[in-house]
Amino acid sequence: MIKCIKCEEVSGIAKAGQIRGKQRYHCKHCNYYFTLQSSSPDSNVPPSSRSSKHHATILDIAGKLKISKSTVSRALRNSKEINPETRNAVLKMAQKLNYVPNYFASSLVRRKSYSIGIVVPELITNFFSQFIIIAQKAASLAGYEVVICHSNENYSNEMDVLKRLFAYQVDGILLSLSSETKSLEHLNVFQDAGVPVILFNRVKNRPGFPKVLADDYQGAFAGVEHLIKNGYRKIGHIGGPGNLQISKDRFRGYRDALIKYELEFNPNWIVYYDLSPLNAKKCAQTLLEKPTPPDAVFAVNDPAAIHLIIEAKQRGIRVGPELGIVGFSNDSRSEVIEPSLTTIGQPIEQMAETCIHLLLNKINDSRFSLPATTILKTTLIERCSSKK
Amino acid sequence: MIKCIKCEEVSGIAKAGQIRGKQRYHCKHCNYYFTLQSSSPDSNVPPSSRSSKHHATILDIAGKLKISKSTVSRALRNSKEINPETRNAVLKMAQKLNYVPNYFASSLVRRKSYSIGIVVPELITNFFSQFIIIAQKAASLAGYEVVICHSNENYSNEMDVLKRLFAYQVDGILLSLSSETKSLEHLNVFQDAGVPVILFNRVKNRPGFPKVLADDYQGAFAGVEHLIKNGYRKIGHIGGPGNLQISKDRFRGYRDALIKYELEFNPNWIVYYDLSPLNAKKCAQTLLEKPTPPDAVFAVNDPAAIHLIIEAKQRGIRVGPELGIVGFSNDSRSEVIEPSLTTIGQPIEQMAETCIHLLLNKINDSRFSLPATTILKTTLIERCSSKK
DNA sequence: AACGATTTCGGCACCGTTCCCGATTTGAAT
DNA sequence: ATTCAAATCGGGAACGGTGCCGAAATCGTT
Repeated sequence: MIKCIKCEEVSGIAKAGQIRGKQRYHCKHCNYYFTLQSSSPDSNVPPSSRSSKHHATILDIAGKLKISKSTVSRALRNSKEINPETRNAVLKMAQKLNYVPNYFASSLVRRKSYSIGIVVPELITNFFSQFIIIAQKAASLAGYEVVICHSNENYSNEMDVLKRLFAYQVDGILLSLSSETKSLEHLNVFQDAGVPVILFNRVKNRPGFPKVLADDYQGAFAGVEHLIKNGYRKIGHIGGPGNLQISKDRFRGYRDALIKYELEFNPNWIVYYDLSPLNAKKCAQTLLEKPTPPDAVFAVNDPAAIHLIIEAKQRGIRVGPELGIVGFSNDSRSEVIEPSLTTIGQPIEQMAETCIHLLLNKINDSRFSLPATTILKTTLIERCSSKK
Repeated sequence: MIKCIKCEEVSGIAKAGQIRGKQRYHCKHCNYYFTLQSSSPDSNVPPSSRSSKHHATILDIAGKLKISKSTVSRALRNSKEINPETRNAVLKMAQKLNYVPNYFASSLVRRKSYSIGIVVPELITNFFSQFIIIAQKAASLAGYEVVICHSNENYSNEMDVLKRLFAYQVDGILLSLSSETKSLEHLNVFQDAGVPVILFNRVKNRPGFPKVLADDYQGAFAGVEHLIKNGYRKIGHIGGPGNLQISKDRFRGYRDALIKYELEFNPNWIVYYDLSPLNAKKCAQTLLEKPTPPDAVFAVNDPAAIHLIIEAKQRGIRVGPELGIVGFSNDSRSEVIEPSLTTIGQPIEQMAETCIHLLLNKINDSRFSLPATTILKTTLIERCSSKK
């Protein structure tokens, strides 16, 4: 039987909703609402982490200084319209009280999160890791936080993380598409909300989405040209997923180099790699088991090239003399594998900084018009896998 | 001369602060405040990105449904205390209006950010990349965002990012210390605020900071024991920075294995690696140039071991037969280098999941007591660099 | 039908800032 | 001293939710 904790009546007590999981009661005699105090020993411990200390707010500063919170806010942010003395006093008091501004309150009223989202397809190869490092540094210099997400080369993951980033109200997005992504409709929500999205590296040709990328065509062309100049003639290709622009451009570079030097273009020497680790091995095998295999291969990226080196070595094929190989992206393993892998280096740092600067420009001035495409130079890194 | 835009007087006009960068004026005749409309053509374009569409709020939903916003809030979150019908109606309307909850408003009032910070010293080796991937997945399953920062092995960077994370009001921190970090005082602010911090991998023995790490001692012991069993006798060591627990533990494992098998412990066979890329090469050189070099080396991590392999190969030393090498951490390069590197694999996945689960438990219940130390098993990955 | 028990809802104050509006203080010139 | 321009500040309404309090509506019982 429940007893009213005020008038101590036992009849006329009705349940009235719940509070923080506890049953609430109502006494009709004294018209009083109450919950039963649990008799557990830790009843004085607040259930949530309310125990954490109170953070100093601008109101605390204002109180101590006997000024208004508007003035404090001004002192903390607007350099103008404030007496330098007041300003210093506020700054000193803020320091003294360990004042830390509340991003949530600020972001709520300013409708800006001061954070940008970066979505990458993977973090295994070091291209994206390095990209993130540079991008994060550049962003934080401008006072922006970076939220990093990865799609794991999966379209539905990509949609999920973008949804989360949208809910998080990032001010902009840097996106490198997953190998599965075929449509950009999941980006409409950002377009509608006026949140700028820049595609990088793994892009798609769609109007309205600016792109920052390496010169994949030129890089591939240079890689294949390098093979040709080193005396290889039957040059094959491990291509990437057909829906990625990167695959198409690198393929075009490969093909055009063959055309320029009037070499045989043999579809039998081309296999396609879906970017999954298992598939890399299979691609290498398929290529090497051809009745008349190529004497050189340009691979769409280093993982494919590396697996090709491994497979070739296992079959006793001497990589270099018997099989020239050129990769793309300068993976950390490419320097260490034997023979070391000739590859195309991407301007990661430049790419990351360009992305951030373009994005921040757009964020800070919606009238800023983003260049549709920014293409950055690649460099041929000559190593041993392409020497006869 | 300024003219009042209301009474059109030209005298008695005084400056009165600024608004959004524009000068504000005050007319004493009609007691009216105003700013001058710029005559630029785009004067109707709001300066900030106000042009972005209005996001639907719970108030919009409430208005359409003619119910109160409390009810909407309840329907959206509390499963209890709400009529299923109302709830469904709200959910449907939310869908229809493309309602996205505002994290900032929610976090502001609930004093929780629903995000955790992960601070790692680097992102070049793939240990931390993989850790992040797993951790992020586990966190997002629980509805938490992850903010990733890296210190670049630099103490002052580490302090900076932690300060940023604190201002960001993360609900918890996962931290792997930089190689320079000697004190944990920069974590006091989190302790004071009741924000749990869990150290992982790169830890320090300090009361109050729970740790999650691989069994470095055991892993090192097993690695050295493996070398001994393979016939190596003069076993050297490339140690890590002395202030890291990880270095000490791996060193202890190395030493104790020597002791157990009654082998010579020769300080001349030990060099110390500060984790910087350049230093790795120098360590390898120093070790190989000793008058009586060791016949095997246990390295504190794979980068050191890899550089040792490279240096040894350059000097014509046959790695394996002449020089046994065991690394630690199973870097992606270790499988590919020739000879492939025997190394100690860390339970990355388990470590990441343990970290997240412990942290979330603590966040959700401040009374949850975190285990001071969680140690996870390592595995010896035998490859060719340790075979005679 | 009348009453009490339950469920469900509306109102409102708050979270910590920003920013607009108006007022007050200051300073310089009559 | 008086006047008026300029500099500086205070008050208060948002921002979009959450959750407490009290009340109304609904339900079951006698």
